Amino acid sequence: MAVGVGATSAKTAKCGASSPRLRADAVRNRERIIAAARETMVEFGADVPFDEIARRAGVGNATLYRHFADRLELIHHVTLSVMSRTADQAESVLAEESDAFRALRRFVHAAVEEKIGALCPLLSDGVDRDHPDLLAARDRLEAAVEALMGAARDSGQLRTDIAVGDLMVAITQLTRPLPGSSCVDFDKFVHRHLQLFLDGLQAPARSELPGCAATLEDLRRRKP
Amino acid sequence: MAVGVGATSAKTAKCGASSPRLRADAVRNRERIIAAARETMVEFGADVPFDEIARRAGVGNATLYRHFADRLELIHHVTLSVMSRTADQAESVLAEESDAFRALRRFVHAAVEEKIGALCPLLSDGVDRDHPDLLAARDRLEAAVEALMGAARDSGQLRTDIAVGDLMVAITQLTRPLPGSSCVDFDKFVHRHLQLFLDGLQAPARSELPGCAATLEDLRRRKP
DNA sequence: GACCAACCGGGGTGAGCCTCCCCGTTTCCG
DNA sequence: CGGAAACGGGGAGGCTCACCCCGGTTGGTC
Repeated sequence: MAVGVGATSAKTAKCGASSPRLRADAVRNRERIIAAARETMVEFGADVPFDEIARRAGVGNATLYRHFADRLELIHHVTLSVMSRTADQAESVLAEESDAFRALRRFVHAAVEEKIGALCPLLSDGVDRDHPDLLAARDRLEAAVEALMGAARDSGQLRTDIAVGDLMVAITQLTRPLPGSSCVDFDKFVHRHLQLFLDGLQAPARSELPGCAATLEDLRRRKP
Repeated sequence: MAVGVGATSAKTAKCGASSPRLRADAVRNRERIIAAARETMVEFGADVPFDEIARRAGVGNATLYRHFADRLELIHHVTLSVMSRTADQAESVLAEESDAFRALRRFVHAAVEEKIGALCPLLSDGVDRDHPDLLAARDRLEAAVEALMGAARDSGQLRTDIAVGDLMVAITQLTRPLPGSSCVDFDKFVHRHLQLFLDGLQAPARSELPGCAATLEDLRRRKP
């Protein structure tokens, strides 16, 4: 179910003045490493051995260290990748689907494939949450999802007491893989739960929610 | 069903013929270890260092090894503890609350405190899923939750296309803590999500669910 | 209240894993 | 086709964790 497009994410052409360009195979390997990292981290946690990531990417571990100074830098780029791909999803769904709530449903179910559940472990560690790239990716993602939700809200199909943060965190939690992943057909479960959750999002609201709606900015805040 | 008996966690008085009785402080420490293990495992994962568990329990690590031969045995008892406490909750809520769906809501929100999110990592590792004690605890839990759901279903407030497994897995996922737990007031979020999910559970169903309803037995099955 | 034994706590050790580097070889680009 | 950037695999160093041992302490019994 490769989402096709996906690409967008501006080519990694820049990278500072020091390296005028990156060799073709180097670029290819870099992409494969990030993809492998996303998969393995979402499966085994953010502290998965580098050798395992390298093995799955089909490269040597040295290549990994050549591209990323340390684990945090890799996590940083994985996070960017997930956010970017998810934003792509939101934008393309909004463009393709006429019915607003159906678009929201499609987006939520599509997020499973993007391994959005990986965001949660990633964001929690020691990454620099104030990095400009991260903030930019976040703003783009928030804008795209807010557009989806706004349309659904305007059409009267989405309850009005929730915000982007509520949706994203819930999706993240519901799609997180089980550590051992030994349960048969767990994906089927995930889509059931998402569907139930979406039913809860529909207007009219069936109950009053505790707390208050949260943006992605609210999520960035740390404990004192 | 009727498994209800359970007698709440029967005192650990037995334990084979070799040890006629356990000294009072030993019993106390054992309980504290299990409680600490539940907390730390739900927070850091099932592979949390034994020293950390011992530290939080306020005992030496040797005490831990004295009570549990290995990690798997500890996990086994933690799982039993979580199941038992959760079943207690379900039973007491059912007895106290007259409105069926309100009872279900109370149970779900109460499950957060029981760290039911710990079940998920625990069950997935290498524990013996066919152990008699585990099956008994599971049956008791399933009966208690099924009673809750059955009442809500009979009153026409709960959609009919879901089963105990659906609810338990969803609660488990939604209440799992973030690895770093560095986000402010995450508990508030959890209760929001649970509330939204519960709204999706209400009758009449707002959409058709993929897959089919699952029991706890279905969850026990492993991949080929 | 005193004895005996069960129980406890903390420090130490050995093993396993992971990170990171080094160097001969391969691949790309002009 | 030549130079250089990039690659892959193997290995050393470091770190953390599981597990054990022994002097001290606490609880139960007469």
